[in-house]
Amino acid sequence: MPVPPTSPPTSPPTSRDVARLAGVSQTTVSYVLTGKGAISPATREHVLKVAESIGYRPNLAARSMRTRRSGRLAVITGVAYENQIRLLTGASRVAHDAGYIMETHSVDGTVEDRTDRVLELAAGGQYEGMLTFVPVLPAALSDGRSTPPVLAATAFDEKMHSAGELADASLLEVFVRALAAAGHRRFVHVAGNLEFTSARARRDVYLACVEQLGVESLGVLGGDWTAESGRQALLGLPDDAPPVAVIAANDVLAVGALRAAAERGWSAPGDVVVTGWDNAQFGAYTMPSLTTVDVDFQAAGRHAMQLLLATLRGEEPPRGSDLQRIVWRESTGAAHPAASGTA
Amino acid sequence: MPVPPTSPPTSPPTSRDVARLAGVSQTTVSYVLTGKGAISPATREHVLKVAESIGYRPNLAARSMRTRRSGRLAVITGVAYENQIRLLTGASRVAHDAGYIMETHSVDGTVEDRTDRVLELAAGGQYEGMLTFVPVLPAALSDGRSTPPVLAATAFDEKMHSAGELADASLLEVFVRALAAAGHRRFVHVAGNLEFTSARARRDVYLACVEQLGVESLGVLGGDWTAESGRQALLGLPDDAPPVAVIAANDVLAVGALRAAAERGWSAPGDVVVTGWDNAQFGAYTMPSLTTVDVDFQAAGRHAMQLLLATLRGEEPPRGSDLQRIVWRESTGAAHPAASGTA
DNA sequence: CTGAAAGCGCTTACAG
DNA sequence: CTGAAAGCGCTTACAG
Repeated sequence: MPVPPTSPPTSPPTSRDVARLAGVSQTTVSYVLTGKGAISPATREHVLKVAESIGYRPNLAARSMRTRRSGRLAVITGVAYENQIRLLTGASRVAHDAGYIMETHSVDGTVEDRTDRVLELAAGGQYEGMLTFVPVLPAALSDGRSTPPVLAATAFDEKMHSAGELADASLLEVFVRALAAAGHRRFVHVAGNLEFTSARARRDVYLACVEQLGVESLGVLGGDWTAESGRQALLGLPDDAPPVAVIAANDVLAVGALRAAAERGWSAPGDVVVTGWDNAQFGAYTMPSLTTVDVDFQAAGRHAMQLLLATLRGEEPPRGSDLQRIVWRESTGAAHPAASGTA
Repeated sequence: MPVPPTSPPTSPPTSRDVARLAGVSQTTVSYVLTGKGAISPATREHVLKVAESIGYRPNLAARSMRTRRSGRLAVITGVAYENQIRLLTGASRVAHDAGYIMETHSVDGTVEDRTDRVLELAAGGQYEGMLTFVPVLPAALSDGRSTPPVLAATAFDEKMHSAGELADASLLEVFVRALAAAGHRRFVHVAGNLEFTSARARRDVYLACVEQLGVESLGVLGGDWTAESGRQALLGLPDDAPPVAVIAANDVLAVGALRAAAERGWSAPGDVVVTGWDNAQFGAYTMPSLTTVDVDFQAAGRHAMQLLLATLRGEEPPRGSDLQRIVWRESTGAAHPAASGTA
């Protein structure tokens, strides 16, 4: 096995080392590695073998400088949102498979703060594209002209109305209808942070649905994603509110609502029925367990990244698949079309 | 204001552009920007002003190629662990403040799979250092010789025994002692995934503590971080187990245990008392609410990154501060030294 | 099918 | 205190 008769193996091998050892030019090595030039199969195989044997890996910085492409994508996330780790995982897989490096930036503060930060990162010129999972102002969403394209994964529905996406709230209508069919005549919505498209969509479906069915609504309460917000919403209801159906924007709000019901001596299900969203793990184990919507966050993350990639390549955006599915549990009592188990 | 009389402003300005406009050499620009050479205040200020005015930003790829430093750090995380978003946020802040770019890689599979992946990333030569929040085999933890240093944030305690770290389980002793003092004579531990140092540490403290106090132990059950595992643990207990104190390795396990108790008709607190860990948001809202340990994950993430940075710089590792604090709630009944509120 | 040469944008001895 | 020059490791017209 030919070993480089050079100086100490201190720095990693370069394409020049490969060329010298393989007895070809650096150009040929480059063509083999990038798969660009027309290289004879024999030469090609030989170069590959030599490269492999000395553990050659292209210097990405050098490549990036020549090609003027960073090969890097930024993903914006925030500290407060628990499900994002799964979104990130999905996005990361897709990005890496496409040959990109994905970096994550956590931003917080007001929506203006976050928008500024995103704008700043976009202007930095280090990224070929950006994806944000936290709400930002439309100003941050470039159309891909001068700055790199910035996509907001929380606003997909506004652009493409595709079913099955993260912010698709249509299953909430199934909740309200099933509950109404089971005899419920009074509803209340505990909303999430309305900066989120998903929170607005759930509220809107709720509002449209109670109106259409002609049932009573005690209003839209809540307004952030905390359990305490869900608790306060129920604590603020009049004493004669029950029987009431609580449509919460997610499971964390729902568990807060459940707690408040117990504190007020209201039974659940019975005086109060509750629905959540997200299928958080604990929801299957509360008393009563929570009826909810299972969301495939990892698939959502993958799809969001596929959308960004399609934008970069000027391709048609791929359609998303169904990411949501209702999980009926104890918190809605007998009110469900097709029963399914608890845990 | 002097505007470059050059060709269309297509590509971003380079240090050469700055030099030309400022009437100095590229060397001077570089010295000003890196703060290295001895440059007169006047020149310095002028260069800075020109650079600012044309929105100059150093090309990181070019800089990286010259300095042979990537300025990049990798952080390894996994899909299954919810608290990691806060760890990542803390780590990310510190890394950016230190001028590094932090990239996150999500790995999963067996511990061997994860170790392989970490090794592979380390060998890639793109990172100056790595930090992992998921367990890997010791083989992956380089000592910083040939490959970049790889630190495992899940194993801190094994190396430095510093109080207040993530895997510090000493507060578990407070739980057991307080419960024993309140009259409890029978305990059981629901362990987490024992690949995690934190899970092992909690189990070890539990074992040492029941032995020392001479109270009965129904054993160490569980073995992963899922609520179902907590539920099964309690479902497997003999009918005459109560009264029993359940020491769960985290809140998710604890909520599963609580659910199982209810399914068996055991009251909580009463027949069963339960402690958790992590202070997950839902824990304050379950019925009964969960006594737990609040962990400052963001501070833990910051500290983990500070440790990596200290290693890179050859400095003394900073000591961690106290990250943990017991939160007494309803699930332990009256058994606590100093009472505190529920929600 | 292959190679010599230029250049991406920076930093850093070295000389003055 | 400042500048001319070399070179980091690649890719890519261009010529053969």
